[in-house]
Amino acid sequence: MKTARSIRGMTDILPEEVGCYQLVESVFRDILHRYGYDEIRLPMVEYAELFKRSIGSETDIVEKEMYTFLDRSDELLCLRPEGTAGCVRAVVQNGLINQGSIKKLWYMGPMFRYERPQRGRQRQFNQMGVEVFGEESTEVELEILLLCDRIWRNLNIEDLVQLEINTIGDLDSRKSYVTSLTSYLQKYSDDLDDDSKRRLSTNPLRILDSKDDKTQKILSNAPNFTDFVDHKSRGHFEKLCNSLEGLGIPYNVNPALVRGLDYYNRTVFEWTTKELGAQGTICGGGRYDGLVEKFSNKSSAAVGCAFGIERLVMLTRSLSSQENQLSSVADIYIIAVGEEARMMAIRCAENIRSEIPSWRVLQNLGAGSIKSQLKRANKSDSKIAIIIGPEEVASKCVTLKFLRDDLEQESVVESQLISRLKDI
RNA sequence: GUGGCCGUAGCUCAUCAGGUAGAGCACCGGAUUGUGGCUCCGGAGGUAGUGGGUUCAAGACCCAUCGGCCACCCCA
Repeated sequence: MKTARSIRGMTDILPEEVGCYQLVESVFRDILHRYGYDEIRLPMVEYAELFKRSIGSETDIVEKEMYTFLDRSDELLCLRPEGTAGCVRAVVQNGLINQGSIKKLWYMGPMFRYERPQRGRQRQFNQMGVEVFGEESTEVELEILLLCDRIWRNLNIEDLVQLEINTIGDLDSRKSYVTSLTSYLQKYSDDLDDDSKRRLSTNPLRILDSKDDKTQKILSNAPNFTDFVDHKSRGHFEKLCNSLEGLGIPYNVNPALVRGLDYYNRTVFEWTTKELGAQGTICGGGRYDGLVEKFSNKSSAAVGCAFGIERLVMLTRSLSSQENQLSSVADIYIIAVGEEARMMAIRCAENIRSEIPSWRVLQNLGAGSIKSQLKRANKSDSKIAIIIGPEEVASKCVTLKFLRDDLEQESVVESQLISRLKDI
C-alpha cells in the first residue's frame, strides 16, 4: 500500500524508542529549570523571510534546504529549519527583552530541512534549544557551556563528547578577512577543487573546511583568520578560554570552525562525538549579538545553542543499557470470562486505578479462554493476574495468581481486594 | 543535488546454471472439562518495493522508478 508510507526523512518514533527520548528530554528540562531558564513554545511555521534575513540568504539552509510554500493568502511561509530565528522573532514581538535585563529561554520541538537522509540526519528532526538575551560578557557563554557539560554528565556521555570552540570576530573583521582571503585564493582559483571554486563567490569562509588536499595546501599560506579578529573579540575569546580552563572544562580551539549560519559573531562552538559517524555534532551554537536589531529598533546581545535530540538518543543508546526504560511492563492483568465477569473485572480495574494510582493495570480486551488470556497476561510482564469467571461472580471473589513468584494463587473477596493488594 | 551498497513473510535472513519461494523468531490454535511461563503438534501469513524489458520461463539478468542504509555536501 503506497499511501501507508511516511515522507522520506520523516520517521516515526516508535513506542519502544520513546523511553529514550523521554529520558533525554527530561534531563534537559530538569537542568534548564535548575539554571533558571524558562520554556517558550514557538510555531513550527514562520514567514520564509524571517530565516532569509537571520540565517542568511547565501547559506545552504536557506538556499536549498527549506520547506517553503505559499499559503492560501499567497504568503510565503516555511517550516522552520532551526529555532533561534523564531525565538528572536517571538522575543521582539512580545517585548520580552527589556533594556538592562537578561532573558533566559529554552524550547523544544521539530525542525525541518530538505536534505538527503543519512545516519543522524533526517528531514524532520527534533531540537532542544537555549537562548540568552541581554548580556555581552563571557559569563553567558560560560553558563551555557557548563550547562551542556552537566547534561552530558547526567546522560553519562561526558567521555564521548568534545568541545570545539572558536571566535569569528565581529562583522567588520569577518568582512575584511573575507576580502583578503578571496583575493589570495583568486590567484589559485584554477587549482581549487570544484566546490571551493564555487564558494569563492558565495561563501569563501567555507573553503577553509575543504577536504581537498590541493586546496588545503593552497590554504596553508593563506591569510590567517586569527590575524583579522578584532581586539575586543580576541580579548573576549581569551577570557572565555581562561574561564574554561579555570573550571576544568576541556576544549579544543578549532580555527576552522565556522558555522553555516550568518548571524553568529565572536564565539562559536560545537560539541561533537566520534560515535555517530559523519554527523558528529550533537550541539552547536554561539553568540549572535547583531540579530535582534535586525528585527527591532533595539539591540541586544545574545548567545544560544541547539541540541539534536535524535543524535543524543543514539549516543545514549550506543552506551547500551537504558533501552526500554519505560517499556510496557504492567503490574496487574485482569482476566474475565463471561459477560457478568467482565463487568466485575472493569469494576475491579477502575477501583485499583483509583486506589493504587502508581500501578499499571491492564485489562484483557476481547474474549478468549482463560488459557489464552493468561498467556497474554504472562507476555505483559504483569506480576499478578486477577482471574474473574462465573465462579468468582457467584462467590463475589476474585482469584489472584502470582505470575512471577512461586506462590499459591488465592481467592479474595472483592471488597477486600484493595487492602489485599496494598499488602503486596 | 552527487556517489556506493541494498530492497524476499511482522522481524532476521536463506533460495541463487534463471523453471512460478523456505527457515528461525514472533503470532494464532491444540495436547480430555476454568489456569500462563518449558516442551510437543498444528495453523495462518509473501502478486519477492513498483513498472517495464530480455527469455519458452525471472525474486534471481537489464533499464527505469520509489524507498532504505552509508558517504560527499551541510548541519542538530
